[in-house]
Amino acid sequence: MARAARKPRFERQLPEQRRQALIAATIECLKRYGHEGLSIRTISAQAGVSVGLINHHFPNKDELVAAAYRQFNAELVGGMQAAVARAPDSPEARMRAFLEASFSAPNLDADTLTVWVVFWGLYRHSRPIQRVHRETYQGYVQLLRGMLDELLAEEDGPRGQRPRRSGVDLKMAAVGLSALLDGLWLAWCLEPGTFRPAEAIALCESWIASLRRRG
Amino acid sequence: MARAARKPRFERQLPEQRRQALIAATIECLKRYGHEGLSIRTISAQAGVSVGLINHHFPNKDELVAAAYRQFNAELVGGMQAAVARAPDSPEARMRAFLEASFSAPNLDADTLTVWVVFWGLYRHSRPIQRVHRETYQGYVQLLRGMLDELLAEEDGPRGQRPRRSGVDLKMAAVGLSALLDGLWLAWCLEPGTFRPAEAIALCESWIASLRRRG
DNA sequence: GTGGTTATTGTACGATCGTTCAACAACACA
DNA sequence: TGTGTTGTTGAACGATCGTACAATAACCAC
Repeated sequence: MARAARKPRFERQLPEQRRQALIAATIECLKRYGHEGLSIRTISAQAGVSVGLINHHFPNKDELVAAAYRQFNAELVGGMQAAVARAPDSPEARMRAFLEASFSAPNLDADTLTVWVVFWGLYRHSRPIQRVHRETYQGYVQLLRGMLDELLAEEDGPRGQRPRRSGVDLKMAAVGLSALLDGLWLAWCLEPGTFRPAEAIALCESWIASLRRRG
Repeated sequence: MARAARKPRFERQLPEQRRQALIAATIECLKRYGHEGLSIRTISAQAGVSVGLINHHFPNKDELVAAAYRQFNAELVGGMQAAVARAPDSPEARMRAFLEASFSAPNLDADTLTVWVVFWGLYRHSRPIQRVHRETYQGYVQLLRGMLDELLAEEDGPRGQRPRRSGVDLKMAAVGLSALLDGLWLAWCLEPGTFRPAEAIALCESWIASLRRRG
């Protein structure tokens, strides 16, 4: 009898590949179902594996969620950094690229907000989430801070030898820009019809312009 | 034998009082434990009643949570409205009172953010939450919009007969102020040490000032 | 082929979830 | 003091949760 080409019931994968697939499934479940998507059974079904596999690749659910948080953050922040790196080599162009990346997909997306909110909700009571937050968020802060610095250094001449003026105002101006960014992003995700992304960018740029005038 | 003064095992209360107590317990649990505090047993323990009582006063858990959301919103928005009403009768003073209420307790509080985040997480998938959100949030929006209107009407003379100039910019300026408010509030709650509430108020007022210059 | 490694499966377990409901008791009123 | 109303209790139910673990089988090395 000719041997039937038996299809394997499952495919073994390298641990790193499987881990990535499970992390991707976790994020996908969060996008679709929010906090209720954070169950071992929902995630394993999304990944197309059995319930037991997750605990083979992750010590427990918290660590899987933290890994998903790291991946989610890294993708967004990495996308921003890449957009800035692709931009023409002037502080203005780099800042413009940053703003355009901030106010376009995948950043500007209701699903992204959904995922964010779930992680925020976990933040205060989950140590792994706090740890990942510290690891990744400072990358974003440094990116924004660095761009502001080089943008304002222009006022100080070729190499910024002179000390910066009015340090307090400058710090608060940066705080304000960051808040304006977050607030506009939040408002758009909650109610996309209210204004267009280009209008949000214009608001941020006019803030920066007033910043440079006073800088 | 002298009759011992038997203490009642529990006290009956009017349905409305008990409902309020259960709602208050729900909010308290959310402040303390976040999303994990949203369980019938946690809430009933916090309220000092048995598990069964909640379903006697509320048809199900979702309705209790929605009622808690309504109460939570009403308290915050009501506090803002009251602060504005207490202020001297000038648009500037009213706006200042609004900002001061925005950047002080109970609004400016990490626990408040915790509760907010949980409700946000429920928003997309819970009809009752969406309904309550529409009911209460527009009260806040109208308050802010009304104050901006009367503040900018001054530029147009005694009774604002003249049509407003540059409507698009004005709409976006209001959007920007709202975003700045929310973003600063969020940033302070997440990291209270970064700046002082008075500095946030100053940022908002300088935004309004630039708004009036261009208005 | 054969054997060994280990990724994968799926059942089982104890805990906790929201909800139900019959029994109880507090309080008002006759 | 007796009686009716109903706010309240607490056990019980089925569902679902995260995790553990023995059995299975895919795939590689030889």
